Amino acid sequence: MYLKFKDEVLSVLSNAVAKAGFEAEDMALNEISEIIYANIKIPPDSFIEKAVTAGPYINFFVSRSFLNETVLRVLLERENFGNLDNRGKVILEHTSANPDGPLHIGHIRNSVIGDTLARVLTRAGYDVETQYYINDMGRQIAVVVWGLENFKFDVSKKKDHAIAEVYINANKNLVDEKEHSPEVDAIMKKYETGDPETNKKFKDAIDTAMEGIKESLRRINIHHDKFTWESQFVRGGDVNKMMERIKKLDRAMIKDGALMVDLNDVGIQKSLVIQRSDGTSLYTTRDLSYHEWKAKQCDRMIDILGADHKLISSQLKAMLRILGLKEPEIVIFEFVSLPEGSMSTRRGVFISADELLDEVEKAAYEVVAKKLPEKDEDFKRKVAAFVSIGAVRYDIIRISPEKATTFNWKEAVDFEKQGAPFIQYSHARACSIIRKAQEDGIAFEVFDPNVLLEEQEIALIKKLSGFENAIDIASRDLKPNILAIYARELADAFNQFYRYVPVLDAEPEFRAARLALVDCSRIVLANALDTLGITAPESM
RNA sequence: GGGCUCGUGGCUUAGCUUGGAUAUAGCGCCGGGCUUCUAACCCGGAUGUCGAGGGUUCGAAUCCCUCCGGGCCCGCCA
Repeated sequence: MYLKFKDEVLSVLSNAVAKAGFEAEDMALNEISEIIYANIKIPPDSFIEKAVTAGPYINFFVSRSFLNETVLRVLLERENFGNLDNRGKVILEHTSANPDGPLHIGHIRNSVIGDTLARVLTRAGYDVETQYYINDMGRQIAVVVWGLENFKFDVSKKKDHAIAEVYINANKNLVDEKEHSPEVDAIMKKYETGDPETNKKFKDAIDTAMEGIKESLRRINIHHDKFTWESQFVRGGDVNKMMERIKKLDRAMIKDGALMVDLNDVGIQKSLVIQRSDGTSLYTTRDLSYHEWKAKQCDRMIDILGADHKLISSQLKAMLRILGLKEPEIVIFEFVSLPEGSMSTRRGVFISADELLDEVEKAAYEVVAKKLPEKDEDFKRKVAAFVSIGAVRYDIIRISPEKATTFNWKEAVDFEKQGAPFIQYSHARACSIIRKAQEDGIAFEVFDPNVLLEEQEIALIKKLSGFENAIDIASRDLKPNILAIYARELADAFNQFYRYVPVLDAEPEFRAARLALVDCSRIVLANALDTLGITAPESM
């Protein structure tokens, strides 16, 4: 029963003092520790009950009043427990996959990281707006538009998948018969000039693909507040203004008719092309305008980007800094590859998010049917749905974004590991106890938290108290996996309590306090799951 | 070739920013636990040169250097 102050002021202080003291006076760490210890004065009624020396360490123990306060606060704050008081508007951009096919398992790593961070930041107090940036001016969309005129659009398929089929066919054809390439160039040029007929074709193609993409996102509890089209910055003149502005910089240069900037002095060897020799803009130029536009509307900008954007995003940041504009905070996640190599929509080599969800849901259904054979069909389907979505989201978010992963079907459909279902199950257990208590008319509004003295009870309360800290760290460092780990540890603590401490069969005074603790667990498990975008079921 | 990044038991992984107590947890493996609130659970055990080597330090998984291995990037593409 001890609280580690590793991350807290006290231990940092004692450690620092100990180190400084050692260097200055050549004393042993243990002696320093003793001196500090001798001078510790704990005020009565504080959240620290006592301090104990252990060699070079000083351990502080939490007090009863801290534990009691935690329980009472959770019951008082309910679904708001864990909310922090940060302020400000955040625009968080995530997913932003090109609308040339369905989301694949690499894209949803972006989506899940982005959506979880949006939820974490919201809980941390920020006003969060999520955006999907639609790259409608790239060549790949022109290929889709050209493809729609030359290949069959399979109406029997989900729309984004049908678009992908057209896109793949078009690419194959463009490689085989090079003479069609100018047709695509012509489409691109027409779109850039704003030809109404071409505009409509692009809008139809993109809307079609986006309809399917949004459907997939909705399935995993993800929604975007705003969809921003890249072309609006070209049409609105922002991109031209940006190019004119950059032209005036000392570091700007014209090489073979193209406008470039030198970024050597900021550690980037590659010079950045801002404007093509034909006067048109590039992706990065439009991205500069997009960020300038976003910056005006918020206090913090956060972009979730794949590892292939590392160079381009550092160029973007450097450029914004040079222009005196606000820079985004960028969360880079590494690639999800297939055992046979990296994925490519263009080549048709990918596993779609839909396919993954279908397979995982199928596997989940089999597990449910085996574990709960007496339940009706509707129940089994519902459970399979939220368990599979939870499992997919949890499996993605538990891994640090900077870790590259290789997709594995066997692991993807494995429910035996301690993932989301484990946490959901713990929540359902807690709900079950509360439900039974209500059915039996057992009240627990009045209770004495001082009777919660069992080792498992104290461990559980301490774990409950850590939720705010988890939100704080996850939101500050933009590390959503912190929360995934916390949720699992909380479920772990609850299950140990559940196993060792009887609730409904306990003596009335213990029963009331323990029911309150179960209620606390239920609340915080639900809050943690909600922040992870995972359903907290009342039964499963 | 240059830049960035990752390397922790058989597998997956936490910790690394800010050096400190027996290196976190899961899967798998071995053994135990359902007449008791949902066993998708709980308990115990085995398994580690923290990629390698050097350096800094009283002390290194953590900081610095070199090397090895994997990934990503290096286009008037996005």
